[in-house]
Amino acid sequence: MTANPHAEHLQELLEGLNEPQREAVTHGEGPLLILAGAGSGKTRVLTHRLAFLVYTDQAQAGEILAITFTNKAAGEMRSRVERLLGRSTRGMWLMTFHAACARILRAEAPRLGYTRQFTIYDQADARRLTKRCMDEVGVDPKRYTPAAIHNQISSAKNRLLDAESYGQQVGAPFEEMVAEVYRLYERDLLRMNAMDFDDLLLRTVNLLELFGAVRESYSATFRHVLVDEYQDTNHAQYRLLQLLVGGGRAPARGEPVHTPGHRNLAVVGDDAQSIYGFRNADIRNILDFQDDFPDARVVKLEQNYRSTETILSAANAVIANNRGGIAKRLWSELGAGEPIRVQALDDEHAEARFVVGEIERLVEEGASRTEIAVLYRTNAMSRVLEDTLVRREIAYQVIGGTKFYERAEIKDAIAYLSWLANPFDVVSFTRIVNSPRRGIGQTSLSRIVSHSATVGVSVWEAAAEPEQIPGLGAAAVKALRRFMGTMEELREHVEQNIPVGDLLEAVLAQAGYVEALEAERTIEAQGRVENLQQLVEVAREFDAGADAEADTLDLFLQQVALIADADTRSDDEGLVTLMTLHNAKGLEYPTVFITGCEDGVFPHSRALDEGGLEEERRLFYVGVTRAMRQLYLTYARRRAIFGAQAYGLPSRFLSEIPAELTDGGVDGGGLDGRPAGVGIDGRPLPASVDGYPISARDSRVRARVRARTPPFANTSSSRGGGGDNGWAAAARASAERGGAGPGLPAESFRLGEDVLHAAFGEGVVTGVEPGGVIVVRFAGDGSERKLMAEYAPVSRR
DNA sequence: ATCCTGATTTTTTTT
DNA sequence: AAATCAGGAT
Repeated sequence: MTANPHAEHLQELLEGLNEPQREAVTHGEGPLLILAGAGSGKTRVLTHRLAFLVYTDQAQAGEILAITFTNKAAGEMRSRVERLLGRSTRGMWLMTFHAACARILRAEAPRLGYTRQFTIYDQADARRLTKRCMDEVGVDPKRYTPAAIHNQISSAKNRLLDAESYGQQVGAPFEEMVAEVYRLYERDLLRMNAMDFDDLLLRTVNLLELFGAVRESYSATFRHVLVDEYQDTNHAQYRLLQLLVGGGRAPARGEPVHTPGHRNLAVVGDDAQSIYGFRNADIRNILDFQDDFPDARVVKLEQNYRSTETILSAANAVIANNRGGIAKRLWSELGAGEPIRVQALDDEHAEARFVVGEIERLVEEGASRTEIAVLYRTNAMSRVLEDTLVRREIAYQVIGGTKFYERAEIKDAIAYLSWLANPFDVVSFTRIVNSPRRGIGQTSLSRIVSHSATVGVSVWEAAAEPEQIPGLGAAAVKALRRFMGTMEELREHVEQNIPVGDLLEAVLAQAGYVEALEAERTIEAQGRVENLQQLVEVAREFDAGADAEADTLDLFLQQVALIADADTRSDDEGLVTLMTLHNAKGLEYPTVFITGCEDGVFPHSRALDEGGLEEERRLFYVGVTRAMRQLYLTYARRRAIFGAQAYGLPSRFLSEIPAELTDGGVDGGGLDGRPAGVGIDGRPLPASVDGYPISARDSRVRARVRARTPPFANTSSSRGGGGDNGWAAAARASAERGGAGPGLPAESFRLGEDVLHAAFGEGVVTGVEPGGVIVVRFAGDGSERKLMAEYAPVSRR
């Protein structure tokens, strides 16, 4: 090899990397497994490796496929690589699996019987379609929810089982029924020229399996494939990689497939952070990588640059309770730092007040709000926190939750565009035909749709000739004709390929959508109009960056469909960040609160039912390792769930943390004399963490920003959020008792025993479960409830 | 076809 | 506690 003209840059590129990091970055051809512990500089290795490949001419930008878990991560990585390279990464495929598949399918769709304009259905669309198919099969909707059925279908698709093979493989009546629905669901999707999220993966695999030449072409194009968060890939994604790079183990069934290929696959992941099993991620993909590629180079990144030793020790201690996994020993040089603060509170309101109080204190001491994150297990838990933050006038943002693109008006607007692009798209048609109200109700709608299916034409064609539709009333015919007149006009705009922003405005105006909202004259409707204006803005931005060439509408729709968290600003505005633990993956904050550390909440009871304790523990591990300097773990003794009060015990994960790492706030541990929040050593903490800027989310994150001016800051009375009635007091008494003396251990209850509850009255014990839970059926309303025996106000009678 | 109301359900986690 | 849904009244 001749002297590299970029030698200087190369030097620079490798500077500041530790030994294993450098090994991973400079690895040449062949399979590479990077086991990257939390905070070990994984993103750094990935970006540097990408730059390295380009610098050393091992690959052109266009010959690299780099897969990330989210759009946001892709965007961040792209800008970091560009900074390293000092030039654009145009041509590099740096995106999520779904986006890459959508792009491939956009080009190759006709081979699979779709047009290039196929619509991508999100989960809500998919569920709606599932429900329709369930109705058609005659499934009792009381017994099974569309969500449950669709989950089954989704899981089948992720295992690459089509409706037929799924049907052959299953035996139970429930599964037979699912298979039936699955068949119709597939038929409808194809008919509508639409794909759901899972199809993007599945159909791409189909494409590459069916057309050898296509596979070879993509395989040759992507000379290097890199995958981030490999521990969270599912089987379809696994198979896709196999097809692209060659090698890998045989598919689940059928004969081994020895796909030839370059095998230049580099994967990065951490089995301890696998938290998407519920989405069919298969942790075996990373555990078995060395079996798939026996000659793989394996690099372990074990030095943590993020957290204090205290935080890291806690994380290690907790994760040690999981069986199996790949041995790693994470270490840090950042010193012990502050102890972990564990705090018990009476209820979720007190918890929120505590968290917000601490935030106020930290900010007063000079911390920036952007350095603080509050994490919780479920989205619903953000509400109380938000209320409290608003009351104290602290600016915050919520990541995830109700997403911009899930709002009804946004989905309506997108549906208009989708139907204009894809006249077969029944789901979109169904959504918009009577929105705003045009007098075309359920009955007429069914007639139109079934007519189109019977005759075998698109819904568009069917709707365009209303008088041909049997049974359609005169009023409906008239309304439909008027509607279609508008749509035909808009369709002409599409054919002229006008900018999407203009098209969208025309749609909203001519369809009478904005007009109808304004007629409502409510604040809510005004907000919807504003959201729509924001969407028009998004479209205009898209237009500005798009090629003037054709297909702009299709590309826009594709992009929008795959944005899970879009929207705008977030950083440097002084916002505290709230999000679920899942959303926190890959992020870091100097101060982190993990709220709701109660058994049943976290670990979540539903996850426990499904044997997902280890995954919950990994999620806890992810949460803990987000913290750089200070970690708070809070739990509430009492919490409203579905509006009813429930009593909780501290999360079992709390007891898995060695006591010497905490300030001793766990119930039962009692006070240890040290004032809360005061460090053992009192030493100042490092102000910044070595080379790693204090990062929050990058600016492409979608965020709901609320910083309203409330009428009042909190009143001095801290009696709590209302409801201080008799039995709440009784509950508190009971909860306090739990800390000191033995309450009533669950084991002391017998099945069939009569009990009396302070609020629910008389009942009978129908079950005793592990974790101190008893199940009681109450005479009053016949309800069956799970209670924490030690805390619930129950007594024998 | 639309509106109203009471009943039921919802809270895992997300590309 | 809130949101969605079904069924019935208008």
